[in-house]
Amino acid sequence: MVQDSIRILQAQGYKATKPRKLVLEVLEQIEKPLSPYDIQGILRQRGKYLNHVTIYRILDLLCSFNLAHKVLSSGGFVKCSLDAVEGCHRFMVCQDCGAIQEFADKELCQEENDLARNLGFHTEHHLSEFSGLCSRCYEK
Amino acid sequence: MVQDSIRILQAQGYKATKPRKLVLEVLEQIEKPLSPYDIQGILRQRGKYLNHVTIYRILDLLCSFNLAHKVLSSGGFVKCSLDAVEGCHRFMVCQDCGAIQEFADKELCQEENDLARNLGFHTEHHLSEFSGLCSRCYEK
DNA sequence: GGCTAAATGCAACAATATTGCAATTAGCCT
DNA sequence: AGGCTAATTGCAATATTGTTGCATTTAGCC
Repeated sequence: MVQDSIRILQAQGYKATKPRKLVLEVLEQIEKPLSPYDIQGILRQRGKYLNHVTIYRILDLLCSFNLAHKVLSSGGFVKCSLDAVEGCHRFMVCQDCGAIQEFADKELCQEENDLARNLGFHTEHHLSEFSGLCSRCYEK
Repeated sequence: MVQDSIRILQAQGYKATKPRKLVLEVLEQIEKPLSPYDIQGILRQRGKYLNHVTIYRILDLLCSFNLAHKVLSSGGFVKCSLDAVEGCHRFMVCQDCGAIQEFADKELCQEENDLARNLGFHTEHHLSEFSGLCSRCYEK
């Protein structure tokens, strides 16, 4: 829910503004990675206007609290669908329909850390994105 | 070696041009992710000029044969340091010095595929990048 | 309703990336 | 070695993505 994210921001001293709600709404409704300009376009279709700079700033803010993530393989942003999980947030992006699914797995992170550690590397953060076919598109 | 990459390109019918060798040289000497414009700057310092479009095209070509990779967390390109391994190519990028190390692990890929499969997703490709500290920077 | 800090809009610009077409060059053939 | 031709590169223009400083507006508070 948009309201949940807004409350988290408020708890940190950030205001519950109309632009922030609009961006969160779009991210929540369209579960695919969206660029700031995509978001601007969708809002424009709905008769709303936000400056792209504003959208960039809102996405930065959301990402800084893990309320959204940037999906690097597509460059778009998605609303975070996990809360209070252990392990880094991973994404599965469908090549066909673009739909995105998020998950986390503590053990997998640990294994990755161990593997890296054996190569002398001390991991602090993982980036992990899978591309392939979601179940719906795989059926076809 | 630059020459090895060049031979692979030639085997595919691509020419062994001076610009291709120059880009490969830079990637091989500087083992950090470099943007096309970084590469252009380095070459300029050496008194060589390449148009940035040319560099983009060369990097695209190298990536299409896995002779180079784009590191998405930094947006730069690196020369591939593995050959004929099984499993996707993963990167460990040092937050301090920017140095990059590449590795692959077939079992890790398999585990990732299995995890995704349990969530209904059929993985075709992994993106996996770690950030943290290389051994040298960790000592400090 | 008015006040003030926070947030947004605006304008300009920087960085990154792509396209079409003209000029050049590598590899091949004498 | 010199010429031929397709492949490659350079150039110019443009698209896309992202950032900065400052004026204007607004949310949250009294």
